[in-house]
Amino acid sequence: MTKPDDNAGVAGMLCFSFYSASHAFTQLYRPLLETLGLTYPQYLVMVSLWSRDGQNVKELGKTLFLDSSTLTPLLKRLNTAGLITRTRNPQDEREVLLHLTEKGRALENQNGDVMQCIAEAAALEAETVDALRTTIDGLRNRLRARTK
Amino acid sequence: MTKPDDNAGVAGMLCFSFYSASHAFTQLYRPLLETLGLTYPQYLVMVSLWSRDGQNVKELGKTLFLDSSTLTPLLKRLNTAGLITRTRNPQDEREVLLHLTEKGRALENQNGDVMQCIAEAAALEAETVDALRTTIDGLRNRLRARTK
DNA sequence: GGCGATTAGTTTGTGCACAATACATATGCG
DNA sequence: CGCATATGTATTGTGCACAAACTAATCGCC
Repeated sequence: MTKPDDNAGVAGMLCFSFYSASHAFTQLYRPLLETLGLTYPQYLVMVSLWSRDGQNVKELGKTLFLDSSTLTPLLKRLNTAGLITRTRNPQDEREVLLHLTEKGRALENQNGDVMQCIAEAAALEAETVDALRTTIDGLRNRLRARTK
Repeated sequence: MTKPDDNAGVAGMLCFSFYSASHAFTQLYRPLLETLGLTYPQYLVMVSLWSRDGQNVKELGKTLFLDSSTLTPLLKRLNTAGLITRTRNPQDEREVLLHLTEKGRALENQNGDVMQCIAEAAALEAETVDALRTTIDGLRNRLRARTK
């Protein structure tokens, strides 16, 4: 597996399948999210906040597997765009709490169309998607376990 | 599929599985490739050249799904590192031909160890990997077909 | 209560990724 | 032949991703 020396080049490597598929998703999302004024990583943050508003940067980073040096500038841009607020937690001034603005919350209404476009392009049965997600998430967790 | 509004947040979205798994691969590769002085995208270029030396930027971009604005600076760094040469094709001065140096070719010897580490971490049977690659590459191609 | 250690976030610097633009070489067609 | 068009790279500007170094608040422990 993930073997380049079978003369297939990157085409035979599992990691490259993930690399290229991930980029392909981003590319497909780009024009859809452009109408919402979001990049793909910004969209992931908004999805997280739509699901759980008021979490802090640390928690968000844990669900997205991103650290604060990536999130801080991204969140500042969402803040500038008027989609979220960033306030220190009075109970613990180290934490920055993330809250959706009205505008940020309203954006969720347009999310259904986005998801439908993606689902159509993927052209997979619901059970196939679930099985695939389970397989990939398991792999990701094994890889992460080795990294630390 | 890829549905955030089932209250799972990004965890229920197939695209996020790819996004996070791809990052997990990169993170696992990082310390391994650091000993070779390569980043992960640079490694993909080297793998491609080990498989087919002397190709031009356009062809490389086609196999990696990257355009010249990404590849040009990356190839300059590989050139500076003494791993490849970049020369214009005398037959068509628009093309830049990429050739491995002796040092670049020699690096392939250390690739076996890298691949083994990754394979161990993935902990998947060879047939499972093949099936997964086929599924993912098919999905990627469908997504790309919709993008253009 | 005070002080070293931990924790949450920010900053800085490097390297991808990509849209848009620019530029130079090659090709085709009148 | 000459010029419009197409092709292959390079450049510029924005945003993500991450390591390393820094700041500030909190916690632990005496």
